[in-house]
Amino acid sequence: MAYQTVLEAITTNQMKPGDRLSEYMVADWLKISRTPAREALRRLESEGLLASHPRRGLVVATLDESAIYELYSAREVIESTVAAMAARFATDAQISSLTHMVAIESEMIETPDKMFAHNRAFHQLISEAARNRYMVKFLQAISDTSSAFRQASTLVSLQRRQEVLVEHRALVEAIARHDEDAARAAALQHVKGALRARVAVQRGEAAASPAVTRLPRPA
Amino acid sequence: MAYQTVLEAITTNQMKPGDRLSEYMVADWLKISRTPAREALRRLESEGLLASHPRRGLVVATLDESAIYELYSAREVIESTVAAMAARFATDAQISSLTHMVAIESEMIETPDKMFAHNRAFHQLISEAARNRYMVKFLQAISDTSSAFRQASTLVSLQRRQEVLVEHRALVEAIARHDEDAARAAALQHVKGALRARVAVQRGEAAASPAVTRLPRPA
DNA sequence: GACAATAATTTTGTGGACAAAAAACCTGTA
DNA sequence: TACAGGTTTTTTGTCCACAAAATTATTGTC
Repeated sequence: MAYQTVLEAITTNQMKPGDRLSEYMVADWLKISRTPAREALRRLESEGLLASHPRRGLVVATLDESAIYELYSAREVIESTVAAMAARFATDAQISSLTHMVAIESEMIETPDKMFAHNRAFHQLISEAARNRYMVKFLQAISDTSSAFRQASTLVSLQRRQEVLVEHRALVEAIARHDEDAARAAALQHVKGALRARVAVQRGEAAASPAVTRLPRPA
Repeated sequence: MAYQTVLEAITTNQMKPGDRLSEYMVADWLKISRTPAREALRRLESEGLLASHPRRGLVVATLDESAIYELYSAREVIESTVAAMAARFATDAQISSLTHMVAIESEMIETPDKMFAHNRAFHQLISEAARNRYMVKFLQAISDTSSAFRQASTLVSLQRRQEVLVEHRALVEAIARHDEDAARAAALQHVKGALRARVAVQRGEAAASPAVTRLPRPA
């Protein structure tokens, strides 16, 4: 589908933040007509990956420093609340699934791809256990925008993968005990760890690439 | 715009939960072509007012008991966090605007329409003060679905309007003092009050209308 | 050379046609 | 009557064409 393709183009940085996108151009590029292209753009926009910049049309959204801060603040709140809800409502079956998942997670420490998929499934399961479709939807929105901007996520580093393992274990243990506060705290740690890792990745990239890629645009 | 019209049809209960909607039907009804009708439906769907029910197409979403519970649980978390953030970041200008707003609010106690508009502006201002676009977006989503299902909102009752006045005052005072915890608590009270009022309205309606409007549909 | 008005081009909104998929319906058989 | 098969109708996805709006370029004037 068109949506997938454009999304991938953005996440893999083929399109840089600030680049303009018209229905026409997308349609032309994907060899489809404007109608599906239009829908894809609309959807990307509503998901926050594209921004309707006044007087410039649709552009690939930027995650500036304050946006990153806001994003992670929100994620702390949402994710820790979801964790607490999961601790409250998780069924025995869900708990044993989670326990199993963390148990086998250490086997994937060397294969980032598997770990990435596993990670998704893990958080998916916690979301289900939380039994609140709205909170889950918001969490989804956050992790979408979050991961959309750095394809490789933060799991590229071995050190980070090891940390994640520990954090996941703590979270599952809290949920298994139905300890809401502990679950909330564990999730908070997890998010803070993710932020630290992201900042580190960002720093690395900033060092590897030229300081300023484009001039500031006049008002 | 088509979106507005269809939305209104839903909120005013011209379309009852479970009713099917096809692009064709909407286009025909609004005397437009399918293209804009389609977009309106898509948007309503992404906002949760329409649900893509498997094997039945798009239907007007239902807010069953558990959904209401989940909605208000989420709203407690989001709204109280936003309030705390507002307490943290509000500028002096914003605080004086808020103070002014609660000051004149009592004058509208007799005119639900004005109060409704005022209420929107009030929460809008708090959202701005919170300085977190993601949390604000979520809060927006929640209050959209929340108000979409009961047009008159809960402000129809004079008693509720009086309560709201008190709650707003407490909230603004907390924000003015930059007291995050107090703001959080005040917002929590506000949401709980809203829930109580809604349940009361719902009860009243349930009593006034037949118990079962349609037979349960077989699996 | 700067600015304003106008012209050209791009971009988006909308309409209507066609095709493919899905759902509902009908009909014949056991 | 219950069910399988196929047919009709509905529904959605896609394309293309045209019109309106907006943006950019151009030209003339000061």
